[in-house]
Amino acid sequence: MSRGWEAIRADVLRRIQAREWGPGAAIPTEEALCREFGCARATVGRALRDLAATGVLERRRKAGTRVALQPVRRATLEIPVIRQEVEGRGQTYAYRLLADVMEQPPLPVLLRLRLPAGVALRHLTCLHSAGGQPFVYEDRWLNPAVPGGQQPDFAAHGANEWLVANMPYDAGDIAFSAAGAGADDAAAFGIDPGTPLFIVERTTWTADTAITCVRLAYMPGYRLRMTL
Amino acid sequence: MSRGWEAIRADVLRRIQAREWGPGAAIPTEEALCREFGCARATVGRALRDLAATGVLERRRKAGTRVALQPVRRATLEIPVIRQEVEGRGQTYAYRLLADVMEQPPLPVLLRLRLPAGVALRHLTCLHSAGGQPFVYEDRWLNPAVPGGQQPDFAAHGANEWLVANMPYDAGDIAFSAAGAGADDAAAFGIDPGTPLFIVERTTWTADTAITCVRLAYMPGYRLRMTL
DNA sequence: TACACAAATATGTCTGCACATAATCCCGCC
DNA sequence: GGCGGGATTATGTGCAGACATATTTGTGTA
Repeated sequence: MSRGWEAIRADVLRRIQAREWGPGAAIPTEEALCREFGCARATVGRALRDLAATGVLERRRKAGTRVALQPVRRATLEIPVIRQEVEGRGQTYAYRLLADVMEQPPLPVLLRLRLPAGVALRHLTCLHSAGGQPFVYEDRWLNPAVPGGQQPDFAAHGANEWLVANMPYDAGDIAFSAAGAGADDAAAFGIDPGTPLFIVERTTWTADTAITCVRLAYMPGYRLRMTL
Repeated sequence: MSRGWEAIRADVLRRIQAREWGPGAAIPTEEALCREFGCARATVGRALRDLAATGVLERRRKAGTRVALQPVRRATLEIPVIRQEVEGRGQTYAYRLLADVMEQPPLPVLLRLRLPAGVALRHLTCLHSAGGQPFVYEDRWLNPAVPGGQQPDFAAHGANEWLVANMPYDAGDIAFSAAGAGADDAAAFGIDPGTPLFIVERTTWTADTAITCVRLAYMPGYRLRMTL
């Protein structure tokens, strides 16, 4: 065994996987473990905290540390910027703005952004392509009332890239789903309406102000991969 | 400001969002910051380490700490056990085993599990339902050569629940996609073939041994939500 | 000029100690 | 027996100092 808190983490994980400490069972206290490993309590604590963060252990004050009854599989998804995703595949990226108008959004968008009825938002649609083929069709509603004032035109660069570079980010949510291609999607990709598409919907907030609400339709057959 | 390393993390994050420290810029050293905050270096380090873990900062020895040029949005997905997902919605969960046979898997499954041609795997199909309605159609290939010997029958409980409770877990990957319902899917859900479905595919390994490869087809309209 | 090596430096980790905090446990009381 | 409240206890956080490690940077040499 090498050394350090990572070694302790590895050893604890090994014992859990070997069922030495079964699911739901309490493991020794930090004090007992640091006596066993011959290190400071902080070092054991670091290892156990890390295992708790990945869902392997559950810790509670006074109650002690126990093996998670139901090892939650947590996966971290790195949400890609489309340009980088395309270029990471070795394909050439291209971006084309299809429309940029002010209009009243449909009700679902208003609800998601928690805005009153009647307001007009900036409505952008654009197409990201990879190696000449349509890759993602983007349909975005942008709140013009966001701080920072001046909003650029997005003819050259994608709105997302402008946002990540210029807007402080607070919170948001993402949803994945499948949907049949609508008329717009079908036109953008040159496919039949109803073709199953992978859909990503994102809403972004900064301090109670809705920034943007975007729907990304990926090309047919797209797979989003994550590693555990 | 309250106190503790979380307060420091919040303050650093605030300055980044306020563009006090712009993207790509180096921020003061731990030493400088702990002088400013009037705390120990370990405390500042904890805050900065956490921000680095979430992708806001990038840290390198000697080079120092700088604001991530491209703030990677990392989202953590807690992969739900289907039973819990259903019960969490307040619906009654039901599980039904549709088939359980040994057979040779199709080539894509063999490739994903890195198994030689000709081997037979246990092939399970089952249906999870929520509130009496079909919820997920599961198509699973299970390696019978996994250690632990005896494999139970899955008539009563889902294979996934048996696995998480009995198999040590090492690594795996997940992919999300959209696909039109095949004949099996259509029959399971009582829908037309070709209806867009949200598909999750998972492969699980333990120490170079493939355990299982599963395809989950979710009911039409299903949305997988994550929080950033 | 180009390259190898050494000094400088910021982060990474560990120790040992202290106190804070939240549960649980247990004892006494009704 | 049931219940409330304080003692107990394991984890959470903090501090000051030390050494380890990875890079960078500057220097000297071929």
